[in-house]
Amino acid sequence: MDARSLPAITRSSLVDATAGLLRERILEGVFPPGSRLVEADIARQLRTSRGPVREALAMLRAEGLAREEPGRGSYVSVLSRREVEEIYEIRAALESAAALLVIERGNLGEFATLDVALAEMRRTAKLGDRAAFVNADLSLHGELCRLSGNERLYQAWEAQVGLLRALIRLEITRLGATLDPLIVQHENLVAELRSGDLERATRACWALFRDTSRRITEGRAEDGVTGAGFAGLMELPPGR
Amino acid sequence: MDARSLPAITRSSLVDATAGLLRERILEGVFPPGSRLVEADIARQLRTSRGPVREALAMLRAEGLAREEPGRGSYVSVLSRREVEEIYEIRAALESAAALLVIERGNLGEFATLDVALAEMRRTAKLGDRAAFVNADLSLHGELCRLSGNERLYQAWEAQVGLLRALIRLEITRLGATLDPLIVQHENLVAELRSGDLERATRACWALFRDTSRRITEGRAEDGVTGAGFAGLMELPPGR
DNA sequence: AGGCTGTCCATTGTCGACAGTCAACAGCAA
DNA sequence: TTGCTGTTGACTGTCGACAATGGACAGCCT
Repeated sequence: MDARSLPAITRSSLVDATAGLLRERILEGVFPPGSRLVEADIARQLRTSRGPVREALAMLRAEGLAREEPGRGSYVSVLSRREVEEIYEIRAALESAAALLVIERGNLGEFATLDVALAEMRRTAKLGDRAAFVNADLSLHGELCRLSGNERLYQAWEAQVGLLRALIRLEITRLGATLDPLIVQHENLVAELRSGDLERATRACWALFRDTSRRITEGRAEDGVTGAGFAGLMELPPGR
Repeated sequence: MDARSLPAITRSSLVDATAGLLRERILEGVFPPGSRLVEADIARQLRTSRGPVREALAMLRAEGLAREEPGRGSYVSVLSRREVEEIYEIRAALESAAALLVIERGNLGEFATLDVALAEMRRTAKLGDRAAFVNADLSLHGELCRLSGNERLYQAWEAQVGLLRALIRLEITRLGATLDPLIVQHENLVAELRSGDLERATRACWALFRDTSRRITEGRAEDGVTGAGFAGLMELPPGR
């Protein structure tokens, strides 16, 4: 057989497929925040057994998209303001560390790959393609983490993508008509990273995430005290 | 029944118990790095079925204590130098963020709780009780993360405790007779945190973790290239 | 009525069995 | 001998069934 043939097909296990599907459904709003994820129901619908579903749910819980009430089962996460803040603080921790690692390495030219994502953000914003915009936003941050050269750091970031996708959508919804503030903010971040000044880069990271989390959590009456919190995931009519 | 009675017994599920046991065994060296963790064997020994064992193994993998070769099964992690570096970079990211959060809040007095751990480190070092010393070390860092006020950050740190415990032991082994360098290092860290200067605190964090990871990875010929890497976990004769 | 206890139902926790895979080995052809 | 192909075990992947649990509700006692 030819040396450079067939692109290594990976037999996606049932659990991966299940996790992917559930993730999708949750982000689509088919499973609204707070709704229960009953193992047997899901298994029946997917025509699998509960085993793979169980493991898939464990994955979603690890990602923060679902929660578990021990003995009661899993349900779609409902995030409180505080939790959203916490998530963004962790992002700030990871991404500012990534910035530090790149800057410390001394090759600021590497940040050039971030421009690609920036351009994509501008392009999709102009087109009004919000789904693509979310992807561009995510890819900018993902790229930064990848640039860190720390595989584990990148994986830690990647594990949050599902949650982040939902949160960015929410942020966009809050923003309303124009996405410009987001673009400006990211342009500024990249510029600060390029300065090569550690302190400025760190500050820029934290500032961006502080702003973002504020934007998302602002203007919702519900709070953690009520136990209800607010939906960290898009609210759509429960389909199916 | 009296209001303040019975201390809320939690029915530790089989999977938690299994995970705990395996974690212990791995750290004890009963399962040496690289050894396979066969579901059926473990289930038979624990007199449970493979289901809970499977989930326990998933937990260990999430913690970094075990790895999976899809379709082949799980085995005890063997860390390469680079991976140890990566782990410590992530610790630096998390803990310097924790420091930032505390300092930003402005109440430097909170760092006082770290003194307790420091004192414990000194005490146990003098006694030569290395197991207790490891715990004191861990509790200092755990306390810092807890002080951050970010529950998720603390959880992220906690998830690494198993791995860290193994790495600290390894570090101590490398150090040899005296633990003084470690104590001095931590005293210095706490002092820098207390300065309330963000940049100094950050630098101190990164410096400590850089030193630590260097100390651990130094002086081992094996490298990632060989695929073998070196044992991130204590190597003891397979007991039982 | 108010509170406690027993029962029922929906779901999760756990189990044992079978099917599917992978690596290693043996056997055959060149 | 060298390289390819079929076979064999040892495990993991998946399944369907049963046991255990927690919550809700009905009924009883006070």
